[in-house]
Amino acid sequence: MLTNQATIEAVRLSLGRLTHASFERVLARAVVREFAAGDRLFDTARTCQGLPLLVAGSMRVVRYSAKGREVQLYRVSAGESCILSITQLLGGPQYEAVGIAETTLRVVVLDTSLFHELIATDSNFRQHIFGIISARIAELMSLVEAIAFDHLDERLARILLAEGPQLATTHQRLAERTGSVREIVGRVLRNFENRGLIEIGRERITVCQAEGLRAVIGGGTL
Amino acid sequence: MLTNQATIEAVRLSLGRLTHASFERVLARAVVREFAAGDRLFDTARTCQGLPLLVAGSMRVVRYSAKGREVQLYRVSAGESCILSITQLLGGPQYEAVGIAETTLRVVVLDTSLFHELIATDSNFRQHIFGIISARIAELMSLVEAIAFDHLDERLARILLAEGPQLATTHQRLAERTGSVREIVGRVLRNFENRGLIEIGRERITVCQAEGLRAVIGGGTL
DNA sequence: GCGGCTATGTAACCTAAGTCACAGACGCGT
DNA sequence: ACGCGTCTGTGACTTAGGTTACATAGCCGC
Repeated sequence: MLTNQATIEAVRLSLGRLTHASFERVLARAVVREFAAGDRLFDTARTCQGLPLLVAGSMRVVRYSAKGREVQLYRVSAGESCILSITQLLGGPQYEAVGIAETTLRVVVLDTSLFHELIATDSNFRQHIFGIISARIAELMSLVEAIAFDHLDERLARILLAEGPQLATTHQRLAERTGSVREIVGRVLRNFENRGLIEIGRERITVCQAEGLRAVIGGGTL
Repeated sequence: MLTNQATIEAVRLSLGRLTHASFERVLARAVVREFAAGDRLFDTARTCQGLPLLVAGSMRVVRYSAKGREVQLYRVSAGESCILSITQLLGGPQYEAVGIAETTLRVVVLDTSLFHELIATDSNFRQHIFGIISARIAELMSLVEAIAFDHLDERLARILLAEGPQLATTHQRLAERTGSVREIVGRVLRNFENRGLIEIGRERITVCQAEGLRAVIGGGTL
């Protein structure tokens, strides 16, 4: 049962337009959970029960290779919800991925049966879920494309541009996101810095010339 | 309006258990279309209108890079249906991919409004669509993983094993499927042949030692 | 059985990226 | 201010794979 007003508002925002009845049911039965940065929301062992709605914070879902490297499949930010959970709920095949809190995380969980009820009865909810699914699928296809064709510098440039002029992250983290390794990310970033496109500090990257980065994406380093 | 009995049966199979009413509606309003091998069902220009159910044949959905290379995002075989179309219908973002018939193709198309009606009224249909979506998402994630981590020999070995002891395809086609180029595929295949794992002929590959290929997948070429 | 088409072989070369093995360097706690 | 853990820089080396630019080789129709 949700009582906190801010949380209720957040849920309202992240569920789209529900019927009044559905929304009451959500408030009555949903459960709030919190996680600290670095916590695993689910992994190979624990599959997530129910549909998690991120109310605050962000998480990333990654897949580990046999040799210990990892790729980030996607991120989930506040207001969104995790597609892997959805496919699990919808009876999809088990897929071994790991969900990790990037920041302190507040999650509202709708249990499985509530989820199915809403899907069956509320067309707005259905629309909402479909929307999430479609967006993610397009995103995954773009990811396939990026990994298959784009060089690391292009992919990093894209991230730097997307994540705004200031980002607080480590080279290691960027390597994980792109399926590469720390040293190479460092090398590419250094190269950007030498060309005056960015500035690098400890856990801090500042974009100086967005234009230049866009050029990297367009034409490659050639 | 569908009349051909074989087609009706095929539709019944590929739609899962529908209510009788839904099924009648499908038969009344669905349209059959046919394509020849190599035809494009949809591409950048023509988005597909309605939900295509493959009744006979198979198609592949690929994405082209700026430099002319391509990756295969997924295949659709008889009894399945195209997830990109589904996401389009569900209001997802436009994604520029191309659907190409691999063989002669018979497709039953449910128009957009019929699709939405069924989604809203028939929970079996909904289940079915959800099932397709979940499966594809898992598949896409596996693809991300494969491209990010697996070497070409592993990926080819997987394809050879999956597609049975005899396959009629060109090196070029395999290159397209894996996002690589013809020469490299040839190189890897010849390597397999030298090790006695397969035999190569014109547009024909025969798997001789499935065991050996499985070893390639497990341990890499190391 | 002769063109012409498509599929394949081949070899030299180039490059992005991964690996290994370090050495600093910064920030924090005590 | 000392030490420790996390982050970062660096360089030498290896490797998978892409590029170029051909030479063949099988197949089909005529």
